[in-house]
Amino acid sequence: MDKETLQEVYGNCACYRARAAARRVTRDYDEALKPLGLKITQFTVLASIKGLKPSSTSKLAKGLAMERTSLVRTLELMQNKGWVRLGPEGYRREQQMELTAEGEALLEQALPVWRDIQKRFESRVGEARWQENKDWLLDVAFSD
Amino acid sequence: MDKETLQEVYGNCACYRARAAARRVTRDYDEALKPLGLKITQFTVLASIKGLKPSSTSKLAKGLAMERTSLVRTLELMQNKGWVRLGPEGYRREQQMELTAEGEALLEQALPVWRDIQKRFESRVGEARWQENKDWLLDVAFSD
DNA sequence: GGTTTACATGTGTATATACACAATGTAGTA
DNA sequence: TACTACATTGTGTATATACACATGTAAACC
Repeated sequence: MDKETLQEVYGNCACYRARAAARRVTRDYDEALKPLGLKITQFTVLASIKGLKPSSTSKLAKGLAMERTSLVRTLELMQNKGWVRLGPEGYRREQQMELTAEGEALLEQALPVWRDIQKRFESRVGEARWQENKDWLLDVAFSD
Repeated sequence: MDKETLQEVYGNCACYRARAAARRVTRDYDEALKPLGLKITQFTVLASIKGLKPSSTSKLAKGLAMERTSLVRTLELMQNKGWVRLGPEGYRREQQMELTAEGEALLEQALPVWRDIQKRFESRVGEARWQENKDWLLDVAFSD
């Protein structure tokens, strides 16, 4: 195996690059949210439940491009912390979910923190570049 | 909290988008590598050790934009599988690492699989778009 | 009415990620 | 020599991710 071959791999791998970027951004956002005892993944779920009012965990998972079972584990945590409440089973065992008062309050607190770190991110990588590329990231996540 | 506010969050959050993209790409690459019993994260580490010959796990972690302790856990797994060997401690406890014969053989086997899934990824998201954006992902990961 | 099909959920297991903290090794310095 | 500063490593803990498998519910079809 020659050098060029290896260069080809770690100089191009889309998965490595996507993961490295996600790791870095996650560290930055988590650090900003730390004073609230909240992680960015949980913040995303909080905002999605509030905004989307999903009728099942399966649908929420699809909307977030997450594996359903991954989302379930996060929801468990958030229930234990008292931020989220799951409704009774409905059509085909569907379960709606909603934020508790504590969950709503936490989301309110977290919003300005999120705005700040998001702004810092956009400055760091270039606002124009971000506007050009943000939808492409969703393409990467969702396109067939 | 009004709808526009929530739209602002889940319609813009850089961390959500980066993570969603990374999750999707990881699922695709892992599925392709599954017949080899190898995951894309491990493949990346295999190729990096072979190509970079890092003089310490700390330096390898920096090079991959990973938290050092995250890399350590992956290296443990790879040692247990017999793909990687750690050298003796050197200057300030630095440890070099290298692939075993099994590790090298596995990397050889995995290369064509990686090429195939990488090609499929580039087709899916557009090769031109990928060429335009691939370096930006590294910027996101590494820039100050 | 029973079977098939599709959708929803939950659990066991493995891996990935990273913070907090502790321990070890080396160089410089008082 | 003792102390300080710094670099490297390892471990405990928590969370994130997802595959494999099992179970529950309802509609469609025979």
